[in-house]
Amino acid sequence: MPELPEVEVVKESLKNTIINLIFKKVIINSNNLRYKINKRDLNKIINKKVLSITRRSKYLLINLSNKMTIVIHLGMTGKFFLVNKTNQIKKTSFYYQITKKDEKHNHVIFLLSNNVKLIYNDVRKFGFIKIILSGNIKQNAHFKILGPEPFSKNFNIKYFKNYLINKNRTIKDILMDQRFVSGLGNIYVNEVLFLSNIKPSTNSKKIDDKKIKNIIKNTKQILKKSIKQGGSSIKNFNDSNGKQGHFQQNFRVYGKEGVKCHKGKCKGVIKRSFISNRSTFFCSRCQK
DNA sequence: TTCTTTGTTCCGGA
DNA sequence: GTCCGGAACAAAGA
Repeated sequence: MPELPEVEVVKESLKNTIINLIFKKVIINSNNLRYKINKRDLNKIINKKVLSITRRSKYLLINLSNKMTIVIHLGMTGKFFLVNKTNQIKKTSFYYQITKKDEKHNHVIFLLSNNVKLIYNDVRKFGFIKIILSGNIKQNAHFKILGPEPFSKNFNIKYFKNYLINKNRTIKDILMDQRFVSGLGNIYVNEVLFLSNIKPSTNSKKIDDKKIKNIIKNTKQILKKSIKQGGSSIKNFNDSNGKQGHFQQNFRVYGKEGVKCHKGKCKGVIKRSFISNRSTFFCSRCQK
């Protein structure tokens, strides 16, 4: 669920709150996330300072003063809570209230030098936390296969066109492939193809230069817009201050099966199908 | 009980 | 060897 915009929003909120703080203690409540956390590695972060927080694709990177990096992937439902000593977070209407139900899924708790707790919460436990040497990130198995970031200048028409040579897959499958472009998931790919008037099942061989140009433009635009609105809060996505995003209000097709398409004068209806075993939403009229 | 959700990996067939 | 599509896997809620 958290795709590039959501990870970017979490990164920014953590930047504002934990940079220059020191990890004092780590408590593991359950150690069966996607990968088991190596406790010896976890000890290495104790008394180390947070220098910077960055993002690559859907990975969050917390870079520490001892040249180690905490790599976090949020999986489907991973999120961070930042709470003070008394386990309370701000009680304004804009802030999310941690409930008893949430507490059940607080898997890893990082105690910071200002007595604030950084809590990793993950209902489905598909996320993971790994500690690696900062210098090894590029060679790391998770990172070395990643294609360009959608915002980078390397994600351009020439690259796109070249990648499609000899490919015989649906355009949706290609866009979701992290080796091609990194950071997009099912939700944003559905939205990008809708904006681009392209049917998700179109074979990538039939994607001409004009369509490529359109996809690139719409990808950058939609991601940017979502980041600006705090990401999409479906399935309870929040940033680390518990703030919700609002981009889900801009979904035009995702989760909208049976809803009328409002693009221009199109009076089509949003349909749902499966591509690569994923829910796929599109307007059967204006997406050709 | 079954279905749904996601990113990633694996496997069989072409 | 490579490409592609489908299945499997993780866990939990509805």
